[in-house]
Parts: sequence; structure tokens; C-alpha cells
Amino acid sequence: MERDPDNVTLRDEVKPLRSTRLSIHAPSSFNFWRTVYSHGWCVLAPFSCNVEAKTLQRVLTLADGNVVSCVLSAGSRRVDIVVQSHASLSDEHQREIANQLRTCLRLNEDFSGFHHEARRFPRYRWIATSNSGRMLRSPTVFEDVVKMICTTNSTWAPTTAPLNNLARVDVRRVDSDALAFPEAHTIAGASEKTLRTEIRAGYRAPYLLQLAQGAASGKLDLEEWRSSRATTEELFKKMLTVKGIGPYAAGNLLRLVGRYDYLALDSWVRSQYYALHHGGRKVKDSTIERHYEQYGTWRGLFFWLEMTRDWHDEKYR
DNA sequence: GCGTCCAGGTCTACC
DNA sequence: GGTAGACCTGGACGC
Repeated sequence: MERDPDNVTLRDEVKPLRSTRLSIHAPSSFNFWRTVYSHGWCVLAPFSCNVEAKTLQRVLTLADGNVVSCVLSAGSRRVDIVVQSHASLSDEHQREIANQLRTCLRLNEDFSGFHHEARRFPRYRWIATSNSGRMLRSPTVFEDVVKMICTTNSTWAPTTAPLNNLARVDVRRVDSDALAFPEAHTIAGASEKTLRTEIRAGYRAPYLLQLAQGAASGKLDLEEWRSSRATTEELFKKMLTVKGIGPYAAGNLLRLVGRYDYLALDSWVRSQYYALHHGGRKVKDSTIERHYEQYGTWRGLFFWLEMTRDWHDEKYR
């Protein structure tokens, strides 16, 4: 037995794991690996990925509290899933797993308009031919916001540490390695001191606590952001009212709720842009924004895909 | 091995 | 409205 930072007893019980195979239909415009490897989410717990095997692993928490571990791989016009669980999976469990993964992979979103737009510009035709555009996201907006706050003012290593540690505040796991992402009420029940020192969220601890308390109490309806009918600018302003979310974080969160008209500039994408367009010479943010104005409401997605093209296409390295 | 410096985005106080 | 400094961590670097 071990104890988590808030003295919740954990039991390492050895239970047999069951394996269940599922598959979900994918549209012809879907590219599994380009979606998985679209940004850093695929390596932030409870996501993980195997670059060689081109598989994505994800631990999911189901509505009844069961926790399952899924390994996803590309099939022909489908995504193949191997689910490991302690409990046998009912039809309802399987439907819920499929729905959560569809949400993560953005399978229910229509990118035909984006790909049609990409074909209009010779420099972006590769986006349509490679079926790029879907960006991996978490099953819940809450998890995406927690992760986004952890990426701010931080290099990648300090971002991953608190997110890996956060899973330890929850007692649910599939096995000793596969920990679930804690729900809002679990984080809300932790102390600021625990979040600051043991989870290593540092000065972000009060932001995470306030966020979790708001989400757990229902005062902050984060999940509504994905279906909001507000304009993108209104939604952007609403996101900025959450402590810990500034322009960079809000711009990136907008992409994860399906809005692409903000560039979400940070130090890394700026340096990429300088290198690609100005031989490494710094330019003003307004210059970058002017450059992408012509691409309308999709400009944030064109920008991100252009900046990360060399992740997939070696000839651009 | 230890100490110092730096990068990173947001908040808050101040002008 | 704009700006400066604080916040915190881990990596890089020098000794």
C-alpha cells in the first residue's frame, strides 16, 4: 500500500485484466497519426504514444467510475482499439469508450471546408492531401484547461511533471502504470499546498484549485465551450476571465474547441515563424498576424500546421 | 556537486 | 492602457 499526497489510501490489488477489441469508423478525411501527433498532448498523461509503432495510449474514466486503458492504432477507414479493464465491458461501456475517443480524435467534426480552403492556396495543398487539421484533445474541456495552464510560462519538462503528478491525487488506475486524469472534484479536494509543492504546480496551484472548485461546483461550465454559440471573440474573452489563462492559453484552447481564428503566439511558434519567413530575424506580432489575415477564420489552423510541418515531413527539417 | 542565470506566460500593482 | 516585476521550475553553464 502507499499513500497519496492527501493521505488517500491506495491499494495495489492484483486483479486480472480483460482485453476487449473495438473499432470506430473514421471519415475519409481523417489521418490517424497526423491527429495524434498534431501537438504535445499525445505525450501528456494520461495520453502516451509510441512513435515507432504509431499507436496512442489513453486511460479513460467511465461514467460509473470504471477506469480502462486503450491502445489505438490506424485501420482502414477506422480506428482499432484494444481496451484493457478489470471489469467486463457492457455495451454501454463500449459505447462510452467509443464516444470519448471520437471526441479526442475530433471524428465528429467536419473539416471539408478547411480542406477545400487549403486547396485554394498552392502552399497549403499538402494539408488537404495529407488530411491534416484535426488536433488531439482530451475527453473533457476541464482536462484541456488544466493542461494548458501547466504549459504556460514553462518549458516542456516542467509542464509534464505536474501533469504526471496530478494523476496521483486520484485513486483510480488500471494497473500500476496507467493512471487516470483526476476529475475536477478530486483536484478541488486537494490543498493548495499539496498542489504547489507535491504536484509541483508552483505558483499555478491557486489557479488550478480555483478552476477545479469552479468546475466541480458547476459555477464554471467549461464543457459548454465546445458547443457555445458565442462568437469566437466573446469566447476568447470568456476564457480570459479564468485565472491562469492569458492570450496564449486562450488562443490554443480555442483550437481545441473548434475555433481557429486566433494564432496563439508563444515563444516557440514565433521563433519557427521567424526562421520560416524572415531568415530568423524577429518581427512584430502584428506582422505575423497581418500575414495570416488572408486565411480568414481558418488562419490559426493554417498557421499551426505550417509551423509544425517538419514534425511529419522530413524534407522540411 | 553546487551555485547562478535564464526562459517561459500570466497576474498584479503602479504610473 | 501600458509597463515592470514577481511568480516557479528545470536545464544549461561555470566553477
